[in-house]
Amino acid sequence: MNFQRVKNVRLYETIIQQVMGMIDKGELKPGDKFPSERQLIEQLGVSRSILREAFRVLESRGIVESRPGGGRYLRKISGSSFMNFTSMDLERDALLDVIEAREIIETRVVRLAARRATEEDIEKLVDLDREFHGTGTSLQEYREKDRDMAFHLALAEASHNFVLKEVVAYLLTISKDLREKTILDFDDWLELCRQHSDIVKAISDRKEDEAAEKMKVHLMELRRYILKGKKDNLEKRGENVCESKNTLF
Amino acid sequence: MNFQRVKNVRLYETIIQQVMGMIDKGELKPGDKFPSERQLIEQLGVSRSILREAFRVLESRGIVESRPGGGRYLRKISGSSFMNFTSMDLERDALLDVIEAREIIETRVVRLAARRATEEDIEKLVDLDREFHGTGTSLQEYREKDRDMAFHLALAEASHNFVLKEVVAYLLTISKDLREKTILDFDDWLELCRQHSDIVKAISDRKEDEAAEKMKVHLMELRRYILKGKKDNLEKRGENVCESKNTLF
DNA sequence: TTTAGCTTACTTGGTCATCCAGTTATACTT
DNA sequence: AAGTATAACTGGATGACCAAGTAAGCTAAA
Repeated sequence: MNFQRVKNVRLYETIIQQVMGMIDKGELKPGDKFPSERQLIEQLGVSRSILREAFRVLESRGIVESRPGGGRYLRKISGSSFMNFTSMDLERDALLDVIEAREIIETRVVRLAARRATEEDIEKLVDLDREFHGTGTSLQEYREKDRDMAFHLALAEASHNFVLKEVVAYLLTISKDLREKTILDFDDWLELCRQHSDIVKAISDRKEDEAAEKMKVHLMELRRYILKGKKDNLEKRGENVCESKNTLF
Repeated sequence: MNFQRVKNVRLYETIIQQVMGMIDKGELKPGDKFPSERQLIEQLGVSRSILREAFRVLESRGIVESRPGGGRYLRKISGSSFMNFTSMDLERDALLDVIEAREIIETRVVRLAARRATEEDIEKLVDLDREFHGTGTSLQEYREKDRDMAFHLALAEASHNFVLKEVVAYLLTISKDLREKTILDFDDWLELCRQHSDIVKAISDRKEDEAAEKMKVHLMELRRYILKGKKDNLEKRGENVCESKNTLF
């Protein structure tokens, strides 16, 4: 006799779902302006607080931008605007912002690490890297245990700058949140993990240019895989159903 | 002459940072129960709506579980976001870490801004800069209203990367916290503000190399002044209880 | 002793009215 | 026709309010 806990649905969650659904149906296009709060609470039949809770979440995911006094806007998708986009594409696009930030910061972090890493730092990096190559650890396990995150965090630690460490930690949590929705291919993931060794080696050799270069290709690959997922998604989706009528809510 | 406040940073974000910081510091362990809303709004000094917005985001990220009538609980140790240093007594050396991070990040932010800034972005930057040169605005006023912070935040905004914007906001709040411990000379500070114009000009001319260079010297100067102030401060200490109101980065 | 039912205090969920500050568009002045 | 007040927006934030769920403690009946 296995009873399940009754799911308690919050109003703000249903609003998020509704917005996402509208994006998928093409009723909302990138760059579009949302109706004002006062209009929306009327159309959705919720209070202003609840509406704002929903938009806070959307905002923290980079899907919506709030301009005080100026309204709320759906994320403008970068590059060529696709006729065909889903809420997933939007999240992926937001993920590219994170990758861009990581390219900027982590390439420099790794330079600092090459200069400042202590023997213990390097030892830890080697250990973390070995955990991947090691016999006992399955990829599944590696992935579940956030080994990738631990590795990049250890790099940041080796930079011996507490601010950078905090920033990297933030970027990692964000990219983890978003990455869970963008499933990477098995082989891609394998390749990415392999590149960690190059970075560790460059750092232990104190070659900062090389370390920066390796980190750069590492993150460029990550970006490439993410974009590939986007393309796959487009191909999979048969005929386009994009007759985006502008019926906002 | 209408003044604009620096309010670009949202209250709910700072709460998230603070909670994440507590997780990092081990003050909150998985399974722990949070204080009730009414207690927290008192401790944090915010309204209930803001608190709930923060927890909604935490909830949507799977970090916190809200049980109606039963309280809020920490779910997993995903942790590692920005720490909150407001009440922390940081060594002055920590300030150099902040500057180092800003050099790394803001020089690149400014490059992106030079590439991506819209006409409105540039207009806003020009306005913010003009407020310093303008006749009507006294230096005192400029200081009190955190114009410097607003300027750097506007730069981050012009990079059109929402992650970088948040990172810069974080760096600026740390700088703000720390600046109370550092006395900047009047002329030094004047010079720093003047350099803002160079940055704006480079961006509006779309010369990203120049923009990066100007930002670099800007932050190098800041570091130099801080080190000087450190020496001054060390000499002065003992009688003076730091009338450090007149400091601004 | 056990157990069902009730009370009570405390929790989160949700609404509302109100104010603030910044944006935008209108209309009036020069 | 350009410039400038002004009025009507926008989101940001607050505090009071009610509803509903939870949990603990008490009581009374089995």
